[in-house]
Amino acid sequence: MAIINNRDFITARETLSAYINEKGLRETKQRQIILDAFLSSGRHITATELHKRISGAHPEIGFATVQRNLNLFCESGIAEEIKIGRQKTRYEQKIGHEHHDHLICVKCGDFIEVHDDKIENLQNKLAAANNFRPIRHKLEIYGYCGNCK
Amino acid sequence: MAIINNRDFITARETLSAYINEKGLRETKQRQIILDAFLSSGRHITATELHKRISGAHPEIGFATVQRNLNLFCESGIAEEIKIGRQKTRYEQKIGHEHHDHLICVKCGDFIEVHDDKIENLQNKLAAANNFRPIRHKLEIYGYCGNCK
DNA sequence: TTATTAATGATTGCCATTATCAATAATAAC
DNA sequence: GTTATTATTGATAATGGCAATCATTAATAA
Ligand SMILES: [Mn+2]
Ligand SMILES: [Mn+2]
Ligand SMILES: [Zn+2]
Ligand SMILES: [Zn+2]
Repeated sequence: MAIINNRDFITARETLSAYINEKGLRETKQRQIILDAFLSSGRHITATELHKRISGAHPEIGFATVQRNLNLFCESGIAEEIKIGRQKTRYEQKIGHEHHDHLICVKCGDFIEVHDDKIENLQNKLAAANNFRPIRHKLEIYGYCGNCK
Repeated sequence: MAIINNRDFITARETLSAYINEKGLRETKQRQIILDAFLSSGRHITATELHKRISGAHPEIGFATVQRNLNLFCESGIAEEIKIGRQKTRYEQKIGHEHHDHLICVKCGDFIEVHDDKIENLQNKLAAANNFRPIRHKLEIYGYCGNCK
């Protein structure tokens, strides 16, 4: 039950390979395994969760390697960090997933992915009005999801 | 050069006192000193920064006490945590300061405080459309401020 | 095949924050 | 005022997530 389709899967691999070449890095068995596990995982996974998933079939792969590769995935642009309060960092797949924000349930911890072009445009206007050049943003709305309210 | 005016200063004290009474806590000299220093400080201060400020006149007050009291201020509603990435938590005064969001300069670290009712309304609509009951939100726009771009 | 050096895995280190604990002091009871 | 209770304090240790270290392994190029 891969989360992304085959085309995006391949695009992610190619994007990472390009980055690896560009930087003079290397393709390794572990990196391949971790990438596949990441792309096949649910959204918003932590390094620990991903390491656990991998440990079954590949107990020789250490946590540090998983963590390092997730950082590499972020650098290469195929993944993105999500930090909520002081919880563990979560990693989200970017290929095949448009930019979005999150509604976060304070009871069950569920993430609902949302997007609103009007909000995005107003954010840009707000930045411009303050002589500020925006790069990225983070909008998190905390509350109760449909199941929990 | 207190950041908030006298009325708000008093309101903050009263709000905290009410919370202390309600919870069966106690007023202490240290708590008083830390509160005054916090209310007289700039916005977005860290526990370490506040402790340093206090240490000059009150070197006997420990860091843990400053940290604990900042946590108490948050519980009582007179302060609020701001967490940026894995940087130190910053504490913002809530009394006398309306809700606002932040433009955060990735170069100099400056915070610009902004507010846009249209964005806030659209956020509420977005939540409602997803059967989600919002409690609070966090909007941070990262980029370059006027001095740094 | 050999040389180079990135990557790995185990471990330690770092750093922000919280927990611990004995001593102190704020409040209530008398 | 005196005493009892217990929240608070300050010093310090513990915690937890993540990065750094380092000897070893292995991917790439010569
Ligand atoms: Mn998401
Ligand atoms: Mn602010
Ligand atoms: Zn929920
Ligand atoms: Zn700046």
